[in-house]
Amino acid sequence: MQSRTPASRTGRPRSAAADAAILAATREALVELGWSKLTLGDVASRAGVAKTTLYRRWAGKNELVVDAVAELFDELELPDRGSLAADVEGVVLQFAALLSRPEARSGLMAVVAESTLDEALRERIRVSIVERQKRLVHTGRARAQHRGELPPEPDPDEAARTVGLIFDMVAGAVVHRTLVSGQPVDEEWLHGFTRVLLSGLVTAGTGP
Amino acid sequence: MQSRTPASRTGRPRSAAADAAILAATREALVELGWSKLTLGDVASRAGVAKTTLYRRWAGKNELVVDAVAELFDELELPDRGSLAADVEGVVLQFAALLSRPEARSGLMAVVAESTLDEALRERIRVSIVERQKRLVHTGRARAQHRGELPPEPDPDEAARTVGLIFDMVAGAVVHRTLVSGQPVDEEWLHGFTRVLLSGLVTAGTGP
DNA sequence: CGTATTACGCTACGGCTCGTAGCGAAAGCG
DNA sequence: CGCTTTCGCTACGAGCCGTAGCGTAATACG
Repeated sequence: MQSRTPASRTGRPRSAAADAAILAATREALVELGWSKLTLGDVASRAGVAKTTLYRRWAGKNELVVDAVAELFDELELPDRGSLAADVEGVVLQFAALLSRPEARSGLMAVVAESTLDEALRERIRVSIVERQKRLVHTGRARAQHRGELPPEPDPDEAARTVGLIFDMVAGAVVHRTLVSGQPVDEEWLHGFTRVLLSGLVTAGTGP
Repeated sequence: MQSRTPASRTGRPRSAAADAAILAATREALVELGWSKLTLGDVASRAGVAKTTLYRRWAGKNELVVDAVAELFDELELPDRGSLAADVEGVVLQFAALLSRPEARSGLMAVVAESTLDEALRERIRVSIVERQKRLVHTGRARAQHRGELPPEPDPDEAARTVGLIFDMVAGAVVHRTLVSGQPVDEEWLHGFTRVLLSGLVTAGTGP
């Protein structure tokens, strides 16, 4: 999180409950107010803490929202559904469900927008959110290779690049569908996406 | 744009030059300040107009930035490069170049974030930005079908769905790569993406 | 148990931005 | 030349920001 505990052994410790209350209040405020109308004073009163307490832990709105949103991504899992196609559909559905929540929608896009002029914030997003999701792609890919559905990749650099590519294609498509195009990830879109991702545009005319 | 000219024939007409100056000043302020620190008073003084003039034309920051960003997408074109793969790479490169500009990065993501709680803004984005880009997918797809690279699709509904799917996959991947993952669309990524999009994950191991 | 140290809640403050109102001047239209 | 609308300017109350200062609460240490 935000707390750096390098050398502070003595004194009153920071309340962990306050941390949780503040992050929950931030998500609640994101749902009701959105990013631009969210004020730190409002978050503080929702959480039942003083505004100064909030400023002691986070530098500003950006950092606070990144942490509040990052917690949401801990819920993502990748159960083994038996095939690559089923695994892809599973993770897409989970990600789409996550992005259907207003706190994720407005929070995620807002901090990404802010990160364009803030290198530290971009790094914070990369560590807290991006890398946290990539592990799903890693395990799914490893499973598919173990099943023989995907060829093994001996070169670790090439493997990392491929994982990044797949991650951007899957997460990017879902994000763009739900947030930019503003349409739901229904079953029809889900199957179409999986078919194109696995078989490609050329070979996937109208499907099986 | 924002101007509704249903019935106003008499009186002093609005300055078209002021419109252009305001939108240009908005993009300039987006580059230097980003979304959150951009103030309408600053935009007004950059554009050389009074703040009140700005408020007479746009309801607020959101609507202004949507219009300012939408103009950027007019630059996108789709020259015929002879093959589907080349056309895809061409449009991806153009889109990536657009997203490398700070005014597009911060502006686009910010208004998308704001649109999660604002239905009117979402519709404005859909009309001004999303549909404006889909035409590229339409023409590219029609070209590929004419070349025989893609099978024809007689059902117009199914064709529209496919265009939407491809659009979300292409634009989404580029957006996610550049803004969320925060890495450049270099030649290696470009070729990998095109290969997976056209041939699929399964058939595209490490191929040519 | 007492003391040092840190976190906490509260209040108050200057500074900035917002969005609007009111005014006189300017610019087209008939 | 009048009518109408836009324009630039100034001013205003309201709200939020981020910080300072203070007294109090909670823990670690001796």
